[in-house]
Amino acid sequence: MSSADPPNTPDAVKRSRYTYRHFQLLRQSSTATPLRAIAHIDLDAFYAQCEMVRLGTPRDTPLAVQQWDSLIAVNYAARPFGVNRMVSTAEARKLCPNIVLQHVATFREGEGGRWAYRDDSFRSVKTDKVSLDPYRAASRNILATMKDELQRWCTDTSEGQLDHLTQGITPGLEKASIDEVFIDLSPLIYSVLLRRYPELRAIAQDEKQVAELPCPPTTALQWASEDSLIDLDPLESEEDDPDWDDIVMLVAAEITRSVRNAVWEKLHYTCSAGIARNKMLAKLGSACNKPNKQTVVRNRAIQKFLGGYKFTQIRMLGGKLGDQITAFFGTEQVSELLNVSLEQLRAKLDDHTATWLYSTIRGDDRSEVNPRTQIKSMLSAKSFRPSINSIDQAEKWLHIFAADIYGRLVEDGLLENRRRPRVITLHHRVVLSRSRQTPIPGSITIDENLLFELAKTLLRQVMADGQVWPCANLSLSVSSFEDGVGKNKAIEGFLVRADQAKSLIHARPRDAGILNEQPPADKKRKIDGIKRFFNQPHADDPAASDNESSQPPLAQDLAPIIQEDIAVSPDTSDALQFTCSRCSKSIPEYDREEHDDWHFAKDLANQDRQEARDAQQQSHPPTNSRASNTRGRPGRGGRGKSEKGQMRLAFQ
DNA sequence: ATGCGAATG
DNA sequence: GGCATTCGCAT
Repeated sequence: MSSADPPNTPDAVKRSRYTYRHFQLLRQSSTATPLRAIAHIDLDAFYAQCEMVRLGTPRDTPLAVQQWDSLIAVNYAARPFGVNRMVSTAEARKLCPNIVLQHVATFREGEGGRWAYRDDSFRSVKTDKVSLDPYRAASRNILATMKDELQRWCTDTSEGQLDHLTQGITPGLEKASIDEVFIDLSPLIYSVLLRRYPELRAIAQDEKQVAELPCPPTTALQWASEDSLIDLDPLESEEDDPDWDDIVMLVAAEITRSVRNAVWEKLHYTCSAGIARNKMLAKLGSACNKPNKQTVVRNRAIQKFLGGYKFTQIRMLGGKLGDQITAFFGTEQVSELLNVSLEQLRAKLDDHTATWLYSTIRGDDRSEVNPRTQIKSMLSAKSFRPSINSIDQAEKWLHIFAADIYGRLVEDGLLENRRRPRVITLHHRVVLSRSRQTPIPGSITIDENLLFELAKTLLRQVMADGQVWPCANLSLSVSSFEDGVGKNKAIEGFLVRADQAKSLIHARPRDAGILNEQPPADKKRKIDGIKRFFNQPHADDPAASDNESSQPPLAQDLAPIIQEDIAVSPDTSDALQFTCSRCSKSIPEYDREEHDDWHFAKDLANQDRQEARDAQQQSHPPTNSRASNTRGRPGRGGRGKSEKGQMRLAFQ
C-alpha cells in the first residue's frame, strides 16, 4: 500500500493513524494534537430569548427586542415573517402583526441609577440610556450552569482505580461574548476515553509514545439523531472504520449535548453548538444549524467544509484585512485562495499574517481556549441624536454612567472585595473621538460618587484639550481589574482582623479590607487627600491656553496635599521597626502580622493570575497594524507630558 | 501608562 | 445603527 493511501484503508494489522503521544496531549489541552476537541456554544437570538424567559412568552410566539426605533434581536419564531435586525419597529409590525416588541430596560435621568423596563422608553431617547444588565445576568447564570454540568462530567469520570489518571482535569471555558462560549473538551475526553477504552491505558509514560494506538474497537458509531454531521471530504467514506478522532468527536458531541440540555432544563434557553478540532471550525460549525442544534465537523470533513466558505466569514477576516485579501487575490472563496502559495501570500501580506492565513484556510488553527469567564472592562455609553451642548447636560449623563457602572461593579463583587478596577476612562466624540483616563487609587473606597467625580475631572481635561461641543457621543468605562481576596475564606478572616487592628491603631474608619496595591504599612493617607480634593471648589476655566504655566487644576491642587500628607504621616519614627524579607521595606512591628498577611494574599492573587494565563498562544492571529494608517493622528497639541506625570503622582 | 482603531457580536 | 467587549499598536 502506498503512503498516499488513506491511513484507514483496511489492512492486515490495523493501526490508528494517531499515537499515544497524540492521546496523552489531550490531558493538558495541548493545542498541537490532532485529537483535540473544541465546542463553540452560541445562545439562539440571545436577547430575544432573555425576554421570552422573563415574560414567559411561548416559544412559538414571534418576539423581538427593541431599542428606540430599531430591533436588536429577533427570535426564530419571527424570522419566517421576514423580520430581521435591520428592520424598524413599524416595518416589523407590518410584516408580523402579532409580534411582541419588547423594549430593552433603561436608566432614566433622575431615577436613582436604577434600570427598569418602562412602557414609554421608546419615546425617551432623550432621557434614557439602555441597560443590558438583564442580559448580563442571564449570561452569568447560563455560564454557571454550563460549568456545573462540565464539573459533573469531571467528577463522574474520575473514580476508582483511574483516579490517578483522571483527577485534576479541568475543561477550559472561555466566555467569548455575552452569548458565546468556547469549551476545550480535550482533558475531559481524555478521561472519558480512558474509562471506556481500557486499551488506551496500556502505555503511560514509555519511550514508545510515538507508537500508533490500536484501532478503536468500534466499527460503526452511533451518532445522536439530533446532531448534524458535516459531510466527509471527497476521498473519505462513511464506510471506513472510525479512528480515534471520530471517537473523540462522538464523545465531544455527547458532552456538549448534555451541557446544552442542562441549560435548557434548568434555565429554558436553547443554544446551538459547533464541535470540531479547533476554535475556528467550531465557531463556523455552531452557525450551521440554528436554532437548537449542534454540528460536528470531523477531521475527515474539514477540507470540504472549509472550501465551501468565503474566507471573509472566518474570524479576523470579516473586516478590512479580509477586504484587502479579496482585493489582492481577486476572490473571497477559501477554495480559490487555497491555490495561492505561501510565497504569493507573503508578497502581499506581512509574514505573520501570510502564514496565519495560509494555515487557517487549511483548517489549522492552534489558538488556545483562554480559561477566562470574568469581564475585563465595563463601559457605559450614550450617543446623542441631537448633539448635546453644555457641561450640565454632559454631567447628567455622567451621573447615569457612574450609577450604571457602579451597579455592575457591585454585581462583580466590589463590595466583597473580589475585584476592583484600577483605571477609569472617559471617551468623547464630536466628529473625531478622544479619551482621557486616570488611575483609581487602590486605597480609596469606590462608590458611585467617586466614579462620578473622576468622570467629571476627566471631562474637564477633555474640555481643556480641544473642541467638545457639540458632543455626539460620551462614554465612561472602567478597566484593569485587580483581584481582591473575597473568594478565600482564610483571607477574609485575616481582613476582618486586619481591619479591626487598623481602626484600633489608626482610628481610621471605612478603609475596609481592600487588597491594596501597596502593603498597608507603606501607604499614606491618600484617601483624605483625594476627598479633600473633591470637596474643593474648582475655580477653573482651563479653556484658556495651552500655555505651559497654566496647569490643569488637578495637578495644582494635589501637589500641596501630597506634601502635607507626607509631613503629617504618623508611625515610622518612634515605633519598633522590622525589615520585611520579602520587600525590604521597613515596617512598624505592630503592623508586622498584617504586612505578612498582605504578602500572603498578594501571592495568592498572583498565583491566580498566573493560572489564568498559564496557557500562552503559539499561533498568532494576524496583527491589525497595516490597513489602519488611513487616519493620521490628529496630534493633540499643547500640553501632554507634565500633566500625565503629575496625575500619576497625585493618584498613585 | 495613555490613547487610539479594528473586529466582532 | 447603538451599545458593548476585547485586542493590538503607538507613544
